[in-house]
Amino acid sequence: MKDALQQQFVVARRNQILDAAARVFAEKGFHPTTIRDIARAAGLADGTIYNYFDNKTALLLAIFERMKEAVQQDAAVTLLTDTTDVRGFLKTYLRHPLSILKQDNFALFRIIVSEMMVNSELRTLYYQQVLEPTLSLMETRFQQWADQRLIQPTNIGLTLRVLSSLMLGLMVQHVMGDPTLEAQWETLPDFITDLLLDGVGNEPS
Amino acid sequence: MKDALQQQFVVARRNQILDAAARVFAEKGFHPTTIRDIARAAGLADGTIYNYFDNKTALLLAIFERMKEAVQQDAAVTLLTDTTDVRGFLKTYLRHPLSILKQDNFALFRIIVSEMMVNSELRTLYYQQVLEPTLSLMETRFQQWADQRLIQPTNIGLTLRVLSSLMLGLMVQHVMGDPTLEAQWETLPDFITDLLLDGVGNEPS
Amino acid sequence: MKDALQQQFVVARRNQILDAAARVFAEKGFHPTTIRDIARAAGLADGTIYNYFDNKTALLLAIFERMKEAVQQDAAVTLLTDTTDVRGFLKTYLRHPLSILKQDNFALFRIIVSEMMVNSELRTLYYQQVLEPTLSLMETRFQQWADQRLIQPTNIGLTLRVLSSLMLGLMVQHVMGDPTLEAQWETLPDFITDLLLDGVGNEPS
Amino acid sequence: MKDALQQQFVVARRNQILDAAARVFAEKGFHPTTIRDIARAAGLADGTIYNYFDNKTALLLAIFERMKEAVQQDAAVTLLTDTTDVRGFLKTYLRHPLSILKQDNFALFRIIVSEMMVNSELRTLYYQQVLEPTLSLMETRFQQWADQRLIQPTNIGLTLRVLSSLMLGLMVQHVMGDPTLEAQWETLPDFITDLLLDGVGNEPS
DNA sequence: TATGAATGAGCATTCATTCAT
DNA sequence: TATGAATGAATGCTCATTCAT
Repeated sequence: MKDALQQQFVVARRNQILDAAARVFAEKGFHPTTIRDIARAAGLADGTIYNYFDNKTALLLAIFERMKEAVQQDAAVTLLTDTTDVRGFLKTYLRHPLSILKQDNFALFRIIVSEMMVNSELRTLYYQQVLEPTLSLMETRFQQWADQRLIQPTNIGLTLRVLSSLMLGLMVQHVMGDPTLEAQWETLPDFITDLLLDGVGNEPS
Repeated sequence: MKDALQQQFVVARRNQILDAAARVFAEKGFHPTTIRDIARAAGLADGTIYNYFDNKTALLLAIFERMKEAVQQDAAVTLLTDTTDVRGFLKTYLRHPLSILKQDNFALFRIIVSEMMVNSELRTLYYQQVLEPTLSLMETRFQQWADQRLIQPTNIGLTLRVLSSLMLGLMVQHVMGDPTLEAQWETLPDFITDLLLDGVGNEPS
Repeated sequence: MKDALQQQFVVARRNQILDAAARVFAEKGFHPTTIRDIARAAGLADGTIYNYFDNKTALLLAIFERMKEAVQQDAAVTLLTDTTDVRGFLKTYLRHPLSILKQDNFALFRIIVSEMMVNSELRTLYYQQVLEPTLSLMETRFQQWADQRLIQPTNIGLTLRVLSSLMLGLMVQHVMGDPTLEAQWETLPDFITDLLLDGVGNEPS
Repeated sequence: MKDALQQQFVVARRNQILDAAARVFAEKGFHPTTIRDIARAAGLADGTIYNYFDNKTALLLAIFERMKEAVQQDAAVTLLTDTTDVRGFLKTYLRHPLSILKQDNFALFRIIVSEMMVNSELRTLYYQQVLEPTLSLMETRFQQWADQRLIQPTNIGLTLRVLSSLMLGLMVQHVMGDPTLEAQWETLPDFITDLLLDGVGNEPS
């Protein structure tokens, strides 16, 4: 009983702290942000942070975790979709990763990528919990499509790496401030899907 | 006379320092690296670094500049190539950006991307001196191809953003340790070219 | 309740630090003194100093402030004195500024004057909080005396500047090591008063 | 021969350096000024300074020396004056010390006083080479006046300390920015003289 | 559990001075 | 004698983390 309430409270406090941390990280960046900044933003004392998180880095990892879960829950729905409409599926599915950059996440994403490049723990987290599961799931699906001759069966593994890299690259380039991407961000899922399926080359008739 | 020699000497010393800095940055990361680390690695005194560079960040910017110049000189040759062979051109051209990750640059690239996400000066440098010129050059070429009906004329601007994002994304995902990318890195220029031109969809006959 | 205790504690700690700082400043001078010196002298860690003062200069300002308050409280009593006895009043009143150089303040006064010459914040503090109020108070009194024909009414403003400059100059010259001043320091209030009122010229009878 | 020319050259170079140093000290203060600042201002290399002066402090001492000589040469003329006109002599003589604050010396004086408070070498220089000789000279003269009943013979030593302290104090208070002193600076020699000789007290008739 | 004072290691940067040329 | 590159000691200040209350 009491434990359950306790649990609830701990989760709430953790979220309170993470919300504050995400806000401040987004505003000032990871390294320039001090624990005190976060504590103040959360309305807590410095030391309290350490009752819930081991250190500053753990905060970033936890933020990443929350973000990941949100996106995955989002995508889970799409994955139940009808599987014969390749084009339709992709157009829907590709929306999810790109949606990360909506809201306030823009600045936060920068911080996370920045640290990911440099922090192996975060990198592994991304690789093992985001990229690999996604690739694995998609590989199955692409394989099915290939078996059904809905797509060409050439090197599906590499195709998926290209696709995932593309999504990551788009987000990175977007946060770098590319105005063209910014302007046409919403059209990208459709655009990429068509590009991926049809290419831009003109076949000799 | 004397000035020319001086100039030579200054350039040499700068390079000596940048080599050391690149080595240490690659090994320890940007923030964890101290000026003392770099000075030691260069066989110089701390203060000497500041006779050649304004501050720690200036070192990273200069390293980036050197890298950029190397790649651009590399690519310049390709750009003179025959322009009617779309597929051939792309297969050759796409090798250049990917070649950054050869040698020791692997770790260094991580550091630079990490800082680029967070340092607006570096970001602007990349955007204005690397991305924009490249996109602009390519846009002209793609437009010519479109006029010649060698490729489809649909939204060339966005197509190029997708292509450049893809290259960036591949590099980022590679340095994250993806073994599939690592293994097939050399085949990527061809693979991407074919993918871009032909797509993977199976056209109904 | 708790707040009041806290307040008390903070004041005590601040004084502990200021005492240490005053001691070390007096011994080594302002610039040669390091924060570490002060921390050691106070039995605290370096960082703790910064929990109570913004920077090294703030320490000096606070020391000055304490000194100022001590002297002003001292002088306040005298100012209530009977106002018709010009000679008596001056003889008493002039004791206060000179008393600064008693105790350990000797070396400290040097440090403060030194910085005051060079630090506009400290200079303004002295000018606005010490000199101006004093001059203003005295001007009223001198004016009353002049109205009562107790003193000659010629250029009271300048007379007071001369008097205040004299007090300052005496202290400066004293800390420079003049043995005559040192020996007759205690007689100065009387001596100056008589000099100011009577002059040293021999009137032709 | 050659030696004489050499000597000339050395003196010229030293003055060139001291001029530059005085200018920069006055502008930035003693501690904030770097040897490089001075070298640049003198149009020389850093190292060259050290061929003519031992260190930064030596520059300030030399500047002080030059200043002292200028004032003393100035005053020497007055000291030859007729000695029976007490009032006239003082009015003329007191002009000299106050004249130090004319020209650019204003800021430089601050720097020198500041260092004098803190540097015993400079302090001794002032005391032994400026104050003591002056006091000694004046003591003789005052004694003569006292013998001639031109002034009252009471404690001439202390009277002179008061007078010299007053001059010093006036200069210090002036550089602190007192506007009244600034405005009436030129009238001070006369004012002080009359004050010293006559006092401000009203004798009962 | 919350607090926030205390800690002290850590670091970029400056600058007086030296010395080989 | 002039140069100015090299030196490296020196220091104010920050901030993640601890821990007594």
